[in-house]
Amino acid sequence: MSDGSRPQMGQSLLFLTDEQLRKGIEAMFFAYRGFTADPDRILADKGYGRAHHRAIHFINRSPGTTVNNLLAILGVTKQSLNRVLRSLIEDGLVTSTVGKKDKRERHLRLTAEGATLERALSDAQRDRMRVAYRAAGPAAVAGFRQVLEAMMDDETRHHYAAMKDKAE
Amino acid sequence: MSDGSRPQMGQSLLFLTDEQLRKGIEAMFFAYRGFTADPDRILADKGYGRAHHRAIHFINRSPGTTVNNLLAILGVTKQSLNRVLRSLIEDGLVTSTVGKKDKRERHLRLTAEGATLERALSDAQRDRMRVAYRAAGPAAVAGFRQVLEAMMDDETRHHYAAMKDKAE
DNA sequence: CTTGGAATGTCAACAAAGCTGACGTATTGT
DNA sequence: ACAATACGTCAGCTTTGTTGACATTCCAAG
Repeated sequence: MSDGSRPQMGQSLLFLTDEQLRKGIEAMFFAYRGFTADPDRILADKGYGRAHHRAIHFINRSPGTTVNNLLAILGVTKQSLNRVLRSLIEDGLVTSTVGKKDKRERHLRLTAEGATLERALSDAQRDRMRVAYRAAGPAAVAGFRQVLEAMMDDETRHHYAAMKDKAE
Repeated sequence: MSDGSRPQMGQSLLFLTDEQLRKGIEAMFFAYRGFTADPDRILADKGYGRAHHRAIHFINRSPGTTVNNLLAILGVTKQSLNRVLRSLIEDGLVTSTVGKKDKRERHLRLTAEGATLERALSDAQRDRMRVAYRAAGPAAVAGFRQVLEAMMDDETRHHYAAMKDKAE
């Protein structure tokens, strides 16, 4: 159903052929595999998986975040997150402290050991990202981020934007 | 709206801060979720998963491909792929024919019904991609593809490039 | 012609990580 | 007092990945 894009913009809409889109799809699939490959190797050694990585990443990103908040960001069920969180807490990588204002909440933070693992994981992942960024150049990076952002669900984009603000 | 972040430096490396890289990482994570969301919904109705989608996609892309070739592209074990393939064959979405030249090989093709599902899946996925592309613009798309390609493993990139040639 | 190895398939067992549903407990807000 | 919220947990199921073992079929080299 790619409309017969009016070639009024020279090359701007013409390029949206099914083939071009298919290649974008494949690029996402293949790139995501590379994207996760390095952390996966580190995690496998420690008996963890990608789910642990994600939890660690976002706890590091928002220290003191609550379980509910993490749930919303990760988009999984509490049972699934709980399994991961429990092992991280048992292993001493994450602390869970009762909320001071609202005692129902648990605030999550990385321990020193947890921060060390986080560092190892994000170093590996950033290294690959850095190589890719350098190979592609600043303009490409801006485009990369724009397209990815446009690809997110609306709700997800809010989480992304919120995190952006905090850090930028 | 992702513009406060546009690297406005003349040339360079200044923008490769940990924060910039972290945001790239998060963008990949969040975008990939959006990327798979639409097909996932269609697949769930039919009792299939992402693995089925990937098999269908690449069989459609390279009709007559062998199991071994598919294995290399998908990067999984034959046991894992076989399980998926078996159900697709049983359900009449894929045919497996003995190789004419090398009878050990099985050549995989979509049936009419398989092609119909492929169409539904890729329509959904392309629609989202198209919206994202249009929102971001042609220059951004070029950058997007460049960065993704640079992020792949070398071996993976060969598969990607091979597919590119075939279609471009 | 025999035989080794490659390609494929199958069986079994297991793990990671998602899901639903149900239930319990503590805490908070109305 | 009561309902809603936040969290944890038990139980069971699914998808998709993994190893390892083993059979079959077939090509090709000796």
